[in-house]
Amino acid sequence: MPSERHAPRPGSMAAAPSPAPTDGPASPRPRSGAEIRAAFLRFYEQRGHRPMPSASLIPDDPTVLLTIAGMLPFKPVFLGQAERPAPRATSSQKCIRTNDIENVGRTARHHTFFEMLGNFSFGDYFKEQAIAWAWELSTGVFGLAPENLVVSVFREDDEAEAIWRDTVGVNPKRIIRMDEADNFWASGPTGPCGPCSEIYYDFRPELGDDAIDLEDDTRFIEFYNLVFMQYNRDAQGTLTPLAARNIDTGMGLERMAQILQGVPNNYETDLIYPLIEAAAGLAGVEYRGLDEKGKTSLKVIGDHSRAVTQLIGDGVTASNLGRGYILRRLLRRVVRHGRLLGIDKPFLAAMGEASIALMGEAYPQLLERRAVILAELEREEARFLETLERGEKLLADVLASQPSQISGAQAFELYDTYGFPLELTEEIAEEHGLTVDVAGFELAMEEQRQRAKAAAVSIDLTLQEAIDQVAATAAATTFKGYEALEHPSCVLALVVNGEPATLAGAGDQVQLVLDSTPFYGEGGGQVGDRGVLLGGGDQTSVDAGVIVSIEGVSRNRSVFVHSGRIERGCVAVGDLLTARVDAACRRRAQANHTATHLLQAALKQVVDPGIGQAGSLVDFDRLRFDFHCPRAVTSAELEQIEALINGWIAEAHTLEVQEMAIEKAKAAGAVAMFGEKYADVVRVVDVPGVSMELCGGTHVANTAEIGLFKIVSESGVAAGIRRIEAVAGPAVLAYLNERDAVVKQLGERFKAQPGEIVDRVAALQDELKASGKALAAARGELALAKAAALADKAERVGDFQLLVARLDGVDGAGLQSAALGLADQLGEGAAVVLGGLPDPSDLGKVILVAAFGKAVIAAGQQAGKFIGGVAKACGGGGGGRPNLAQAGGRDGTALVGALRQAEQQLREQFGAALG
RNA sequence: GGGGAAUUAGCUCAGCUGGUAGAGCGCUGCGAUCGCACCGCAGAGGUCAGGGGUUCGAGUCCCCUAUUCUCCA
Repeated sequence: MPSERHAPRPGSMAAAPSPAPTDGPASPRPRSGAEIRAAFLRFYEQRGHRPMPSASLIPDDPTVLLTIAGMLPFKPVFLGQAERPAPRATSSQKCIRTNDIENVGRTARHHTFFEMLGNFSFGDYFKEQAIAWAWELSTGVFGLAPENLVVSVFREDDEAEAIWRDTVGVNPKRIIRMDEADNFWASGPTGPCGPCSEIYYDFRPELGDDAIDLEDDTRFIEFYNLVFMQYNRDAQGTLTPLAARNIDTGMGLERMAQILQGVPNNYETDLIYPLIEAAAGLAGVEYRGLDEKGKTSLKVIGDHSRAVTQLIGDGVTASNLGRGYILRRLLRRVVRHGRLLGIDKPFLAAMGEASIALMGEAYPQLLERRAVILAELEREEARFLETLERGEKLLADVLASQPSQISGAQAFELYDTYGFPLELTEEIAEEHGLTVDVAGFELAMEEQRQRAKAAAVSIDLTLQEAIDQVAATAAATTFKGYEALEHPSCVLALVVNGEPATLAGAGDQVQLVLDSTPFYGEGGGQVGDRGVLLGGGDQTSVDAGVIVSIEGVSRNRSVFVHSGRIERGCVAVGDLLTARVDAACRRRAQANHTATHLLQAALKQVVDPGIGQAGSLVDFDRLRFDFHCPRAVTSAELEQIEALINGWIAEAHTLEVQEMAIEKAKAAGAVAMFGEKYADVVRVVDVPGVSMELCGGTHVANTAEIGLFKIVSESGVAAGIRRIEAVAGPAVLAYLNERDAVVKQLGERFKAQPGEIVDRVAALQDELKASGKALAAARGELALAKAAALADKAERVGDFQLLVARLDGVDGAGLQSAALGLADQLGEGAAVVLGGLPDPSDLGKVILVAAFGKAVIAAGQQAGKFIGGVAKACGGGGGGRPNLAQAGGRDGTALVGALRQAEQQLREQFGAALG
C-alpha cells in the first residue's frame, strides 16, 4: 500500500510534512481551498483592500490570448493607462496557462487552470508593509511555522533583505539572493519594473540552513511572490525610480492548499482531487492502485477538466484558431488520457458536471451556463472521436502495406492533416512491433512552421508608408460628425499620388489630414463617410472654386485620413475648407448601424443570450454581422428575429447616446466586444429596453428612422461562427425592387403568376429530365439499330472480322456501346471502328470509337493506340484501353478519309499477320 | 493570419497513369412465407460541391470560390 495520502482527511496529518502549530488567532486555521481563498481575501479586506471579483479568462487586453496572471486585469493601471479602481485591491483571479502543458500531471504543481490570490497597491503602501502583511498572513492566518519558511530577494535589493531580517526577524541564513531571471519583474522591454521577493515553504527543515537550493522542488515550494514595482525602464535600459510605486503579489491557491492539506502534490488537494476520483470512477480504477503513468493521466484529466469547464463558462467555443484552439487541444488531451485509462465511452460531460459541482459555489456563472458547457463538451468530444476513428482507419491502411517503420512524413500527415495524435500513432505502431520515425516527424513539423513563418510577411504598400508617415506627425483629428455634417476644417497634411506634398492640383488622387472633420472614419465596422470638401469663393455651394470629392475616410492611430480626388482648383496645406458629408449616405449607414445593434439584441433574445459578436460590417447599402454560434440559425428563428426588429422599429424608440466611465457603462450592462480596447470614457449607445452597447459609430436618433429591416442571408464563415447579412433603411427598398424585378421577369418567362413560379419550374424540371432520358434512350436504340444493320458489312480477313463504318447522330457513349455490341457479335477476332458526327449539322466535332476483340489484341493491335492515329487525320487525338477506345477531332470533312485510311491500315496489318 | 486534406446515390464510401459513374446499407415493386425476419429477382435514385481553364474528351489535371475537417502562429 503506498504511504502517500490522497484526499485530505482531518485529523490524520501525521504522515505528511505538516505545518507546526502556532499561537494563531481564535478563528480556526483555514484548510480547504474555499477556506484559504476566503481567509486571504478577508485578511486584506480588513486591511483596506477593495475585494475585486475574478475577471474573465478572456482578457480585455488584445495582446494576450488568455488571462495568464492574477495581475493581468490590473495591468492597464500599472502601466498608467487606466485609473486605479481603489488605492488597494485584492482578488482571487482564475488564470490559464498552456505554455508547458506537457508538464501537467508529471510534476507536482503544473497547471493549465489555476487560481491566483493577490493583493495590490496602486501607488499606496509599498515594500515594508507588503512584506509585513505577507508574513503575518502566512504565519498568523495560515499558521505556517517560521522554521518552515525561506524567503528570496533580488540580488541587489538590500532594502528588502533588511526588512525581512530586521523588521520581520527572519533567520538571515534563510534569506536567499536570486538573479534577474527569478527575482526581477518586467512586463516588457520598457515600462514599469522592479525586484521581487518570494516566500517558499520548506518541507524538510531538518536538512538545515546551510545548503538551501530553492530550485529543489522536492524540498521547497514557492507559494507567495511579491513584486515591488519601483522603476521605469526606458528604451536605453536606464532605470529611473517611479513616483507612484506599486505592489503586485500572487499566491497560488493550489500551492497553499497543498501545504495546508499535507498532500504530496497540488492535484491531491480538495481543489482537484474530487475530479480525479470522478475520472477514476468512470474508468473503474483506483487512483492509489495505479502506476505513475495512470496517475499522470488522472491528474491531466483533473487539471484539464477544470480548465475546459471554466473556458467554456467564460464564452470560449472550440475552434481551430486562437483561444478556441487552446480549448480544443485541452479537450482532446482529456479524451486521450481517458482512453489511456480504458474509458471507452464519452465521458467529458460527466467531467464537466463534476467540475461544475466542484467550482460552482465559487463561480456561480458555471451553474448558470451549465447546459451550454455540457453541450459544448459533448459536441467536441464526439467530433474528436470521429477524428480518431478516421485516423485509426488511415493508419491501418499504412500498416497494411507492411512497412518496416512508420515514416516521419506518414506520422506527420496523420497529425497535420487528420489531427491524429503522434502518441497514438506510436502506440498503435508498437502493437504491430513497429517504431515511428519521431525525428522525421519533428523535422516535418519544423518545416511546416517555417512555411507558415515565410508566408506571414505582410504586404507594405508605399502609399501606406506615406500615410503612416504623415499620420505619425499630424495632431489627432477632432471628430465633429456626431453633431454636424458640415464643418470648417483646416488642411494639416497632404499625400499626392503616394508622396507627401504641400500642394495638390485638379485631377490628383489625394489623402488629406484635417484638424477637425465631420467625416466618420472607418472603424467599429462602420464604413467611412463620403462627401466633398469645398473651398475658394463660395464655400457653401458646388460653385465653389475648389471641390474635392471624398470617397472614403480611414483612421490611422487618432488621425483621420480622407481619401479622394481633386475635381476642381487646388489645395495646399494650411487651406481652410468646408467639409460636407453626403447626408444621404450617412443616413443609410446610420440606419444599418443601429439595425446591427437591434440584430444582436434580437439574436440574444431568440437564439442564445450568450451570443457574442465576432465581426461586423456596416456599409451604406447593407450590413453584415458575424457571431459565435455552434449551429445554423433556423429559418423560423430568422423570421422571428426580423419580426422582433421591425417591431422595435415601429415602436419608435428614441436612442440615448452618452459618454460615461467604462466601469459605469459595464455596470449598467452595456455590451462590450471581447478583444476590443476601450478608453476610460466610452460612448454608450442605448436603445432603451432593447439594446445597450459600447459603440463609437453614428446612429439614427430614433429607431423609426430605420424604416424597415430585412435579412438577406444566413451562412457559416468558420466552425462555430455564423454570418447574417441584412439590409435596413432605404437600402431595403432597393433590395426589394431588385428581387421584385427578378420575380416579374421569371413570371413573364414562365407565363405564371409569382405564386405559381415554383411549381411551374419544378414541373418543367421534371419534364426536362424525362425528355432528356427519352432522348438518350431513343438515341441508344437508334445507334443499336444502325449498328445492327452494319453487322453484315463486316469483312473477313483471315481469322479477323473487320468493320469500319460511319454512324452519324450518335453521341460518344452511344457509339461506344454500338461498337462494343458489334465486337461481341463478331467474336474475338472483331476489329470495329466507328466514326461519325454526333450532330450532323456541326462539322466541327467528330467522334471515333474502336473496339477490338481478344484475338486482335493478341495480334498486337491496341484500340487506344490505333484510334489515336486515326483521330490525327481529323485534327484531334484520343486514347483508351486496348479493347475499347475513344477519340475526337475537330474536322468533320476529313472523317471519310480518316475512316478509309483506318480500314486500309487494319487490312494491311491483318494481311501481314496472316502472311 | 499561414499550411495540409475532404466534398461522388438518402447514408457509408470505392473509382489506378484522363476514355460508357460503381459497391454495401437504405428505399420501391415482385417472388418466397399463414405472417414477420432472413432470402431471391427486378427497379428507382447522381448538374461527381459551385465556377473557370487545359484537352478531341475531365469525377480524375490546373486555378478560383464555398463548406467541413485538421495542424501551426
